[in-house]
Amino acid sequence: MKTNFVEELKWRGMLHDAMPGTEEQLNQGMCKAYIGFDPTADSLGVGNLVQIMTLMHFQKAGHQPYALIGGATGMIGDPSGKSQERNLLSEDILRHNQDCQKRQLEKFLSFEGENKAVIVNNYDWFKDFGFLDFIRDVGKRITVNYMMSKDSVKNRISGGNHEGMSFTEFTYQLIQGYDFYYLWKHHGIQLQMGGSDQWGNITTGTELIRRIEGGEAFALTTPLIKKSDGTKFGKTEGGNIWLDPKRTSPYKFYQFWLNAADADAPGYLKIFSMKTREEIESIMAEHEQDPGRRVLQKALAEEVTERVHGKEALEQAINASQILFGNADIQAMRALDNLTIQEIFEGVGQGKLDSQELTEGMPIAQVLVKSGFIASNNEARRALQENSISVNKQKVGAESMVQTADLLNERYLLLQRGKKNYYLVDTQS
RNA sequence: GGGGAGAUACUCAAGCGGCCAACGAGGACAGACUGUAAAUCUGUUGGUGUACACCUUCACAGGUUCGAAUCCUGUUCUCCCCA
Repeated sequence: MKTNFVEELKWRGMLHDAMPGTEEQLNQGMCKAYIGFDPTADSLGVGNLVQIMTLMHFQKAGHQPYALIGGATGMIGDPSGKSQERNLLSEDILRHNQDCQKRQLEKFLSFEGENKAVIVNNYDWFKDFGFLDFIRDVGKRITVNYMMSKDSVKNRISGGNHEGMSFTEFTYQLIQGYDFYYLWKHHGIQLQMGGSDQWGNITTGTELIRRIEGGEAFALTTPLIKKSDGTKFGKTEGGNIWLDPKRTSPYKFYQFWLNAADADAPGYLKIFSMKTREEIESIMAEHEQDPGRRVLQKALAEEVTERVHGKEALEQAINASQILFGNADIQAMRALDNLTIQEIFEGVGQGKLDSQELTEGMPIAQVLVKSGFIASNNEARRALQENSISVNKQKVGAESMVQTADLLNERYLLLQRGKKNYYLVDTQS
């Protein structure tokens, strides 16, 4: 069943702005649109997920989505929203990053059928594009005045911190603009989408298309996701939340969504869930009844984790969460066999200790440090003073000793600092 | 090339010879309250030791001094203005 793309985005709160005529163009039949991804890391993060979802909806509406991997643009660095000049990456790293991102995108988009998704890399058409050719054929079409009027440029030149901006970054919008032109010309793409911070870059593209060929192209942007506390979405203390399980374990990924604030969760569900409007509204209503149960967060976490990491990983994440946070006491964990424990705690912090050392008993502070859970004795002492340390879910004092008898399955030790920080110590190796 | 300003802990930002492991703010972590939420209140936020203590830190390398983040010299880097 095909959906109406723009309508779909609207009710989901995913539409920030669109050029006049965009909706009409889409209603005429199958269209092609692209979104660019920056290969600055070897994994996409949840920050990129909004764009991925946009492409999914686009495909679901019967259109053909393109994902552009910015092999060339990644070498330059987008100045939008950045107050500082970016570090440039080498070609090798970029290549590697592109490959990884490509594999991740394949989880979301269908590469079958008449509107199958396509992945392109702008490095392919830039690598042989000489500088002189570029400034003649492209640079000539756009005035510096026009480029200077973009917010991304203005902020850098006259912004409060006077950071300044290199010519390289100044050129960025032209490069991205040319991408659009190229895809318009050679692939028949009429629409570029992106975060609202990309508006300036996208319109440079439509402008180029108009000036070079008198052609028409469109722009559509999604709002930047805000968190209710004003911090950046997709980042936690531990850094970015990535889609790659090697960087962010499925457990942490699941926890990230589960921990969404009430104020944010409904918005997230609308954006990151493929559920229908009715389903989402009923979940939201249920959540209203009893926010403490957090049905909203659970639905969100389950759907997103399953899509990204698969059913099995999701089940393990839920399992681990229940043991760690659920009411079930430590007995539940004793009942598990070693393999299950290892699987469940995959992604929770882990360390090692020699079981020999515990036969005589070891002071808790020492256990914390030796196992690698806490970095220094001072910190361990502080944590103990704060009464924040638990062993096997049991609060312990500074003078307590850990002995062989405390081991679960005669092997594991579950350390905990505060409510959310867990650490599994394995005494065999 | 000429002139000016600056570099302090995760970030911003005081300090300008001893009272400085370094004010303050944000962040982070923890405790209480809760729902693994938000808000609020409280505590912690270089290392070693139970503690009065000691050790290593204020871009880098030297120097002056009983004593330096603070003064001097050199080096590196950043920003601004003029050419």
